[in-house]
Amino acid sequence: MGKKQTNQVKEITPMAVDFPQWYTDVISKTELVDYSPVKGFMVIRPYGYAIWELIQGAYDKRFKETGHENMYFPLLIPESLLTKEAEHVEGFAPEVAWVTHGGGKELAERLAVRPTSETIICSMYSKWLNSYRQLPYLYNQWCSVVRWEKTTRPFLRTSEFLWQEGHTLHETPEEAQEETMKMLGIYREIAESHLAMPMVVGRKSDKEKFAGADATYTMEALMHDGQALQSGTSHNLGQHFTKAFEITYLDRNNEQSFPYHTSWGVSTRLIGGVIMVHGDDNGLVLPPKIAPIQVVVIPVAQHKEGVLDKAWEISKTLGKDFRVKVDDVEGYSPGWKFNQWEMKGVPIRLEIGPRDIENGQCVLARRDTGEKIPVSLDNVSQAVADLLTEIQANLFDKALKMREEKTSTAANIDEFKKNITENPGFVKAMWCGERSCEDQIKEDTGASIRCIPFDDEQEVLYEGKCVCCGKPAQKMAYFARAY
RNA sequence: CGAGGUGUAGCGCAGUUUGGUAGCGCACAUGGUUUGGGACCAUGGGGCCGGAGGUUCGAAUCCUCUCACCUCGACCA
Repeated sequence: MGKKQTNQVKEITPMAVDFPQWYTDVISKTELVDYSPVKGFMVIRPYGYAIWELIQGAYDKRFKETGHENMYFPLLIPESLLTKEAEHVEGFAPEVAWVTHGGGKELAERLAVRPTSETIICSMYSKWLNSYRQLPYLYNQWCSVVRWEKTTRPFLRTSEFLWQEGHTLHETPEEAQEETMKMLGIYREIAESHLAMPMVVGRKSDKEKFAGADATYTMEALMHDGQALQSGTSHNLGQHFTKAFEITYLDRNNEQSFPYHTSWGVSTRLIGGVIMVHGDDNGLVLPPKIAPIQVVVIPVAQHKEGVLDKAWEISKTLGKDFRVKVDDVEGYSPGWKFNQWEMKGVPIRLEIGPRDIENGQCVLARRDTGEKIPVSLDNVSQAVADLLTEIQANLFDKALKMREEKTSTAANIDEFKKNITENPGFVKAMWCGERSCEDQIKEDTGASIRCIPFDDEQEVLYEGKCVCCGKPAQKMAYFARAY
């Protein structure tokens, strides 16, 4: 049959046709996730979970290097605890799942499935903390939380998601602020070095901040469709919770004091970010540092003498330094395998066939560019190492370039609307700080304030006039439509 | 909560108007020929037609009731 060969993966809807459909196709066809019997809850399949473990490992290492220890708190929180901090309850109440029965009997007090653990952790901290000598408290937990969401999408917004939540206590507001910023920095560092996702960082507006925080800081990434994704947040909680939970200790002056409190989290949402930042019409493109398989070896004409042996030999050599898989499944053509592993985002495909063996070489194919490179078998480890480094860097550069192309500035609302429609992405604009302007912009454009950058990345645009009301504005903010 | 839609094999669907043996494509299994960008032939397994009740000699198909999911709106952030 004269079937036309294309480089297109058939099962995946092209991005330009329907981006949400592209996303759904990619995550299901690559077997990252599946839908569970309970609406809004997803099953993370082995390939997806392997990515999470690599992300988790990178962050966990940095948390420990900066003095944090892991712990674990219960899934269920008594209602009386959840309601102790007023702003917090108000923020989370609508999306809490409740346990009302246990052992067949109705409970005297209903129990919340944790939407986040500030309250139960603080209730325990109040028992444990007595003296300034015990501070700072630097603890973290890896767990899942439940927030009853109305509309869900795998990884981006699900009713249950996996995350980590750090909860620290400090003697002074300065130390708490320093911790808050330090963790935001670590979030950004790993996101950029491992996930190859360039981040914009800054403070959230009061409207967007965490329920019960003094200040919320965030890192935001830009997706292929021009929408922003809040990718990690770090909160300075001040004394809101420590006072509500009566966490007191004897300070250096022999007086009872309330410590200062931070919390910070990243979640499986990061995986959604990786997919939407790096992916293309052929499927996933995984950065080497978080790719469960970094090199897939495809034997060509594997029934022929010596081919499989050579494939396994190469795999054994590379396996010392990299995550390698040999796809020796019978009954599928090499072309089918090429497409399959491309769809799954494996950074390097290594082809080895009779012709190569004769020439003492193999072929490396890059997922990010499609380029095929013949490499001598003597030198394959070094070539793979170099290529993985190059791919990792290239993905970051490409993502940064995409973000820059999708970032514009606006002097007034009309220009803002025009930009966000014609070239969806970040809009940098001056903001007077008034909630009314923030609301107006959201109503007119669908965009919210993603963050207000720190001083070192602040700019004065258009003589410092607010993009909405035209009054003098102190700060420039990043606006975007968001997930 | 309102409007509309869909439930048939693991997935995607046809069949329902006009009641009459449960179908197709993909996937899966077996054998053979293939193997450098999604090969082909042959054979085979797989179904309480979302659930309950009714009409009928006979129901995936008609009627009633229910459940689930999807889209849009409302609500909510």
